[in-house]
Amino acid sequence: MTGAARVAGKVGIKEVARQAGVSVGTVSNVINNPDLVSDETRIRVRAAIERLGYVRSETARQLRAGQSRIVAMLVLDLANPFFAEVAKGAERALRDVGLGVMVCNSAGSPSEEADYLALFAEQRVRGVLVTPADGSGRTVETLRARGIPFVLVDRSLPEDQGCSVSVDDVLGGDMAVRHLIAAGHRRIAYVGGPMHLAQVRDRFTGGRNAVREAGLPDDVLTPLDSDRLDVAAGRDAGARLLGLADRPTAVFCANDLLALGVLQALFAAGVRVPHDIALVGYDDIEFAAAAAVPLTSVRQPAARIGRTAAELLLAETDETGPDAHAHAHRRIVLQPELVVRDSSRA
Amino acid sequence: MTGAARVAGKVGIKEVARQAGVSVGTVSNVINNPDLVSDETRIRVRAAIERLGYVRSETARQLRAGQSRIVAMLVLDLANPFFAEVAKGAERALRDVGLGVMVCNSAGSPSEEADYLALFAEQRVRGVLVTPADGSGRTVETLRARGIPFVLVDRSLPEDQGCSVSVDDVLGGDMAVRHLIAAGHRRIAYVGGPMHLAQVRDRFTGGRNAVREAGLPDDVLTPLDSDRLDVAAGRDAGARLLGLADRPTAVFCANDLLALGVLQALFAAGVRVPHDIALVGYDDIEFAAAAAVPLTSVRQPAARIGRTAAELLLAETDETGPDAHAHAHRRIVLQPELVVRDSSRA
DNA sequence: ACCTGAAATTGAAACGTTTCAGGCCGCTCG
DNA sequence: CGAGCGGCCTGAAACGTTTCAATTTCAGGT
Repeated sequence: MTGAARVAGKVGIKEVARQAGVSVGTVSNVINNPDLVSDETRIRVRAAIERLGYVRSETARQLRAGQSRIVAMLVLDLANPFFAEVAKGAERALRDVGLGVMVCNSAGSPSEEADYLALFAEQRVRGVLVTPADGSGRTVETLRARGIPFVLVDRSLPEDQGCSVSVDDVLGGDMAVRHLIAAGHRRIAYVGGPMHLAQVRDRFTGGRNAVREAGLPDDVLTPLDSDRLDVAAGRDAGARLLGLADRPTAVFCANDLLALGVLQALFAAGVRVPHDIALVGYDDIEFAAAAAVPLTSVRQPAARIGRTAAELLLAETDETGPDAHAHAHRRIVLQPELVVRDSSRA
Repeated sequence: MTGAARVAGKVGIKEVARQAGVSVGTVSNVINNPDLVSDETRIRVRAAIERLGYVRSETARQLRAGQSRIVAMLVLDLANPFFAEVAKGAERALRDVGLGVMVCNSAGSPSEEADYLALFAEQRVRGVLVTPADGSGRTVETLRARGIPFVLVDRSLPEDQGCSVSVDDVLGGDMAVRHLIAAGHRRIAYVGGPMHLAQVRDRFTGGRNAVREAGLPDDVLTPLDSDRLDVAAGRDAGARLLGLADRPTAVFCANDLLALGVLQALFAAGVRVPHDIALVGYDDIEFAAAAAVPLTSVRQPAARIGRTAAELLLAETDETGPDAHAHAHRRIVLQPELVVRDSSRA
């Protein structure tokens, strides 16, 4: 046992100073600028710190510094492996420079998102990585109004408004539907979550582009709404799909969770994939390849998105900090990639 | 636009007080005890707050209060849907009482875990929900030494040492292996992650119990080590499995991620599940049911674990706070449930 | 003996809150 | 009319740091 005679938070720098027979300023220097302190004193103070189990109060430190060492990350759905992967990428990059990461879950709800943004502002977080749950841009407005550095994740933004790292969702949707059309499908359903999410909208737009470029009428791709973006919602959508008058021959889902849910529903009803209905998902989460019928999906470089976003945020805070010389926001758009598997093969 | 003329953090309670023509104490009361302030003053102060875009500094507040309004949650693997679900359960319960949740990922590494525990101590978090990455109990020791309230998640602890919410892993392992033995299997491999994790050890112990109770020799269940607990590690293990001299007829995995990886490896090698090799996983994550061969798995009530842990933590902090009357730690052990699917059916 | 400069240390201000003892005012009660 | 009271408000202390100007100490140069 090394010590810890007192309870954390009970012993402050003052008590350490008293026991070591020095002033508080010196103790602070031992911790933050050891070079300024003589060897003898340094050793004595370190001993006192050890003996008392002193832990510096980051809270007090932050108060003085005006900003915290924590970056907040707000994602649409922690239970979605895609976001978990993005978070992991960001976390690694931020930990490397000694910043803590607070991962939070808006669950796609604008009101939960607003709650969290308020919390972040009160906490004076260093910055925020956020995938907006709100299509209206109110998220960005709120952050800018409060002067909190931020980077949009998986959603793009004009460069004069802020940094963003996204994947070209319109292109992704285009690739998916183009693939289905090439396979001969002419009745395709788009199973999408709430349309106020940009991702959901853009992927549909991309799909419609593909339809038009093929010289086909718009109604070749018809949306089938879904209120959430999880497996259960996918099962619901699958069931509704089967009740449709003109049953589609292919389904494009806004993400893999939905696609896996649809797959389960189709399977339960004895509908064969891809023979009766072809299926394409989005995100290419690890489980897509392991599904009952391996899932064709649009792959996004999840970890890279997270890492890149973290780097942009660091650049922004560094440059904004010292001598506020205008920071040039960057808008990074990564490319998706279609991974064809059994679920859409003839 | 409602205001926000200044940058967040720039305007404090003092400036608000000046503009509203009152003292700082009154502004504080408007925010925290509105009843103590006259209507007229309250309105005037509120207007000033709005106009200036004032946001209370939680940092300063915490400094005064001595503790923060944030609870930390440290899990083994955020990318594992089981933990994501646990986190979700805890988050909901804590948000309901106005506490923020900081979810962090130790990735099963004791050193990352130690880093995070140090961060939490400096942040003076209200409490910690943790699944230890370190089998030795050093995690618990560290937390207790620092006086940080904690609840162990998915890991049990004697009641005199602290609160814990776990699922009976020994029983779960027993159920899984008993099921395989009943189906006639006599060569069973246990694919487990690093043995320093209690979960991995206990599930194996349970399996061995089942073997013994069936009056069979211990080597019916042989461990096949794996350094991590993810899908890729499962694929590795699956490949090694196939090279074994006496190829087992069944495989029990320490979690579903491993099982899905094994499944992929077996499938790639043309080995049929369950015909050639039966497979049982653990956790019953949502994707287990949607796998190429629906996976038999030991289900754990994930969300409930999270919620229960959060409640215990709240009880502990509430009771410890006011007048330190000895808090009775609780040790809650939930029951697992075997869900039989195709991967282990004859 | 005196001055200089570097090295080591001190002491106090400042960060933005909350809390609390007290002050002031206008009423009501005796 | 004075005392007492309740409602409203003020001003300052305290929380635990960091930072910085000021002070002390000491060795070395003249």
